[in-house]
Amino acid sequence: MLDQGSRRRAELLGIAAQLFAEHGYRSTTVRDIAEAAGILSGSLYHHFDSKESIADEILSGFLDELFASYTEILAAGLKPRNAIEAVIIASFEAIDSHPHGVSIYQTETKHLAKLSRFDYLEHRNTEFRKLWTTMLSDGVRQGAFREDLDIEVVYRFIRDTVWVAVHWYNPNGSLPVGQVARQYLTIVLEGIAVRRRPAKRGSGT
Amino acid sequence: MLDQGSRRRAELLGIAAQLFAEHGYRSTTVRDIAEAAGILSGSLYHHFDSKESIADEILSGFLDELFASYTEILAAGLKPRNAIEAVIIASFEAIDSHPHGVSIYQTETKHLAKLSRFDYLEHRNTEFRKLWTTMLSDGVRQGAFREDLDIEVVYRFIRDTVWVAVHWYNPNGSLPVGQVARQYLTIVLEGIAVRRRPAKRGSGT
Amino acid sequence: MLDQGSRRRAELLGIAAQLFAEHGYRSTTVRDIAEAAGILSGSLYHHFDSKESIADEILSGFLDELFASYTEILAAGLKPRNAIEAVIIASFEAIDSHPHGVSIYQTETKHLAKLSRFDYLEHRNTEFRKLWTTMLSDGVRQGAFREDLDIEVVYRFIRDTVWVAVHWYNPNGSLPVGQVARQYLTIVLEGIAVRRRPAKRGSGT
Amino acid sequence: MLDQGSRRRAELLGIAAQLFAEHGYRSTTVRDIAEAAGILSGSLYHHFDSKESIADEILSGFLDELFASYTEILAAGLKPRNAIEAVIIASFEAIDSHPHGVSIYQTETKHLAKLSRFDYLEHRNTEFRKLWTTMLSDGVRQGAFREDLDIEVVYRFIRDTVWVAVHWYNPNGSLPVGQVARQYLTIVLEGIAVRRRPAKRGSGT
DNA sequence: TATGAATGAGAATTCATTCAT
DNA sequence: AATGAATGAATTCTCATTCAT
Repeated sequence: MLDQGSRRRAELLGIAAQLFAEHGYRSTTVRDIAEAAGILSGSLYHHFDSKESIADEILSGFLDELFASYTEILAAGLKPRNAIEAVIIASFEAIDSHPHGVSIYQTETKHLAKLSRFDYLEHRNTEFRKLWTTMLSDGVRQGAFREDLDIEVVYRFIRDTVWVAVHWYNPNGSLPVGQVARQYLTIVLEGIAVRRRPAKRGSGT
Repeated sequence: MLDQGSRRRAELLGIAAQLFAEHGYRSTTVRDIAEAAGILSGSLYHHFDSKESIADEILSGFLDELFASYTEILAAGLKPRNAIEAVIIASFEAIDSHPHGVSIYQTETKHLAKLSRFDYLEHRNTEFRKLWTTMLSDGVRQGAFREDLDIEVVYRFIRDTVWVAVHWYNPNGSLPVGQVARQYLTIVLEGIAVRRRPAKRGSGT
Repeated sequence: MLDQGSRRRAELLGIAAQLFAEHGYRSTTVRDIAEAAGILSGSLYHHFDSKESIADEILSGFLDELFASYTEILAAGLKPRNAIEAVIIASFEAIDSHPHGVSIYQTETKHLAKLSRFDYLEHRNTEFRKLWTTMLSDGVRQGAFREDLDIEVVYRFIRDTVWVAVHWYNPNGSLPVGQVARQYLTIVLEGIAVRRRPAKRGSGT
Repeated sequence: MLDQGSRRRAELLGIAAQLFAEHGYRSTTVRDIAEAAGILSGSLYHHFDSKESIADEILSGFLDELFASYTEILAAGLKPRNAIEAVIIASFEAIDSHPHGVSIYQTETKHLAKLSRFDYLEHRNTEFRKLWTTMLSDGVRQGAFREDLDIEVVYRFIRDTVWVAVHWYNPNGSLPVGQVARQYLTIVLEGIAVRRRPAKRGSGT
């Protein structure tokens, strides 16, 4: 339940997020944002301290939501494979509901993280890494994942794989999120190759 | 064999590429490049027309090399699975030899492609797409890859997966390129899950 | 006896005076004043026309009071030395009761006097000059002050000396105004040097 | 001996100093400075980092020179009264040679000192205070100055008295610096009143 | 080739002021 | 009286680019 003021703020944040996502943080001018909102650039400063603080609110808001959903999943105590599926689906849902946030997170993190006000980006990265490496090594220990995996490589692989989808996943397109998430999961979990060796499994040509 | 002039040019391009990769094209000023090269910003203009033309040379040079190696592989007429392996290995080798080029390509394409002088970025994208969807559908047709794959999704998945590795692959690190490429291939081709008894799946032709 | 409205006005003027004195007229924003008063900047405009008119009221109010006390002293027809003592004491009392007014008067006069609405600053300066040069030359004529004085220089000396005390005189500090005024008078009238044998000087009428 | 570049810098610093002194630091825009120098405002940044750094160079340059001359005087080991005369004359000479520096120092110190890059202003103040209180108490101890002086008050009196002269001393005017300094010294050392008590000294009416 | 001074367009930001509610 | 959203002009600063030397 937002009052008038917060609603306007949220609206402006949405406009800014879209522009940042589409043209990049640096290439989007404060004027662009104001114009898109139908006001003058100076008026933006009635709502926000600075361009940086706009990006800050977008990113921290998005990440807070995302990690809240991760925390919920972890609390459910699922088995590794199910947990990974749930986390990936939650991530794709974030792509669906916050495509701009994801995009900004992906593209701008490297540069913004240099500023101390964005230190939380680094912290979130650390949390994310812990989350995944724990799930993966639990999975290996419990026999759900292949023993020969290099956990670190797989973690990076998944981390990048998931978020990069924002570049082409179209929220208004034909494929619903759930389905895209499923396909990603299938590739990551099962690979794209036909199973050759185990003849009795009915695989092969 | 380069003459004095070209050698200096190449050197400057290398310096610029590193800065573009590290801080982004927009955030890197002409002065930054000149300073890193030990000259004044005005002096850069004896070597290059503009900042854009520096980025242009870096990107087109990198892409020309990359696609030359792809073309060679295609000409060899390998079987789909082997071809895909070769193309992925070639891509990782590009990451190894031109990390800055890859990084710039990845981060700045979206932005630079708006300028007509960078139209070739779009063309290369199209080529890349054709290359992969052809290899993938050939592979499915020949029974090397699972029939239930969504070629488009897998193409995008691989495209993003490969290049994104530049963010964490460290050319001077412990893992040699070849090995990283192998691990990527293993995940993509075989998946990370332990093969379960897929009898009821009824997969295969 | 002030009604509600005027009391609020006076309160706001006091807040503004303090901020102008502490941070300067230009550096103090209308928002700063409003915030210090616990209202929003737009609301200040229900009380005052403009930022300028706030400064105007502060300065003219302070100067009116000050010159009223001068006029009273002049009307008393004191001897030069006593008159000067009285005027200086009155000035120090103004520093005590209106430290912010004095500070603003001192720091901002030069700048504000360019605006026609502040023409009275110039007029007051002229009055002040007349007051002092008259007292001083009367004093010299009547043998109270040394004959070799350059009236103009002494006038400026005193003018600056008196007001500049606002920078360090602390209204809440240990020294009461009266005492500070006395010490100033001692220095100005008697000097800091020990009286040497001035026989050869041949001073006096 | 300045090279081309430093000469231009010095020239620009002089222009800026004059404007800062005349209109105040805040009221002088970077554009004003540039215009007065016959260039565009952006071009100023070829020479200086920021408006602040211009003020910084003006102030620190002026203060370095001033304190160098003080240090020389102290090193001469003069008697208190002579030392004070020398220091005051040196100060008036600074007013003569750097009127803008003095004016900026006087008017802007309070505001600029809030910025950490101007911490040296505070340090200089401390040095100045030590210089004067030492000279004054030495003088009292050696019988050159009156015993009943409040050193602190006299120090402040002199400090303010000296610099405030910049407001009306006109370097191109009729009175040479030396003479103005002398008159100031006479007032401060001897006072303006005719000596009354010591009848044999021939003072009084 | 290189310097260094300058351009000029445009960036983010500030702030006194207005005004409908 | 007060709010809060907005204006619009001005301000500091940035930066790719030019050009005489």
